[in-house]
Amino acid sequence: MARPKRTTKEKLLDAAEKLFARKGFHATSLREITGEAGVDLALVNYHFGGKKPLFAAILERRGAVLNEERLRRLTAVRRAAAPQAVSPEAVIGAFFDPILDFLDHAGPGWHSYFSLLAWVNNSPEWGRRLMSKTFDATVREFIRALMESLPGAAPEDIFWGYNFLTGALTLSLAETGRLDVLSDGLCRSNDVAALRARLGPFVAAGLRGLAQRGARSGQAQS
Amino acid sequence: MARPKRTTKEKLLDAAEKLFARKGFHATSLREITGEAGVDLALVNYHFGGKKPLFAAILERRGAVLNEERLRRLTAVRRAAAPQAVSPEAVIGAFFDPILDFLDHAGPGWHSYFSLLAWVNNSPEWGRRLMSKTFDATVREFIRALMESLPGAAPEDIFWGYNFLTGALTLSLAETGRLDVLSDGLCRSNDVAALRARLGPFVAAGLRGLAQRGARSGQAQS
DNA sequence: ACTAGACTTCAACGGTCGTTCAATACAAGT
DNA sequence: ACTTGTATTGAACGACCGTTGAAGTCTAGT
Repeated sequence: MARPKRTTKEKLLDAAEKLFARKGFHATSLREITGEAGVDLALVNYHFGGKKPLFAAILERRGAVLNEERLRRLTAVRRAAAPQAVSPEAVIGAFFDPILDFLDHAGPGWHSYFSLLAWVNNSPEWGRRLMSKTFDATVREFIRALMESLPGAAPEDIFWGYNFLTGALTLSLAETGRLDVLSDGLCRSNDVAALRARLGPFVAAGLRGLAQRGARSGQAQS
Repeated sequence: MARPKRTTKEKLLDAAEKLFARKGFHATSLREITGEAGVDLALVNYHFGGKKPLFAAILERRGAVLNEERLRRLTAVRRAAAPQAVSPEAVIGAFFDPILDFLDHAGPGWHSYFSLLAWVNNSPEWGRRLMSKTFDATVREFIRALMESLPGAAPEDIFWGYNFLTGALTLSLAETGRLDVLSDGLCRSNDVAALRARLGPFVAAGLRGLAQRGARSGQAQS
């Protein structure tokens, strides 16, 4: 192998990431995970302390990388636009592009990771606390940037707009295959290029529409 | 009680709907469900034949009602606009409003049902087949209507646009509470009026933006 | 060579799961 | 009153779950 080696921890993280993404948390057993990873069952508890901590570790591993890259791009587009305010399209790009780039160029682990993120984002259980813990700081920074890029919009519209934005992203990353069925094969859920070409324009137009609606109905902030 | 009675089947459907929506399929046991419903454990298998068929029955029960109401409104807006083509806003309204109206005026069961829908929509497992079986026919009708309302748009843009649309809806129905946290209480996930005021404008603007993008890049259909 | 510590293996624990089945209760038809 | 079919009960089944602990292996440091 080209790589020097893969530690037991990494093997477990990779296998669990893949299986959790495919079947969810409760439907995946530790025996499946350790079987896929080729290690002993007890090693999950030795290295991570249990099933839930393993899940948390998966979320954090690539979450930290994603946050860093997102913030890096956000400051980049801000500097490029200075001293003028950055455009909503640029902010949205800084938010989406790291995901799309990782899907394009990085390994298949990122694919599983984003499917997993889509799963936990809509999971009604404890997973959301992990979600907040990992991503809230970065997300708040992006919401702030969106407000700056759309100074006419009410804060409520930005918050709700972010909600819609992340919902559209989430369902796309889940790759449900629904799109393939409904379009009779014309579109494919895993077509990153097609997603890249449309997701940004869609949500940018949506946010601008929301901002206009707020201004038109005269409920803009004082 | 005002209602004449509730059959065992209905008690089970209601209890399971509530618990599945809150914790997901695998994390909810039949013993919890029958306990909540106040009936014997074995009755699930007697009346429905198992846990999965129970889940399917939940999906179908209100799904049929929702489909009927959606199609009713779609034909209404089509007739109101005839002989001209219906606007995308009207199509989107016929798609969203039944959900929002049920949330407003119908019982709490609908609330659980839509949370459950959000859950199964992003569930990477067998649930999606049920989803397709229940909703695909109606959804195809709405996609056709969207194409008519945006004649300049490429079919691919409509399909992807529907994907984003339903993603935004799905995350909103899931009521993750994320919105409440991120906005420091300014917005509330369960504020149906706030959602109603923003979801339609957002996705309508997004779809129009997608259509313009397609036309601008010259890849519209011949 | 020996020891200390990190890592791995193996077998088993108690608990909960979905499902089954024989026995019982109930309601309606005759 | 008796029969028939539907509905309900209670107890139990085998399977699988996450977790644990004791024993074994491997790797450095001295």
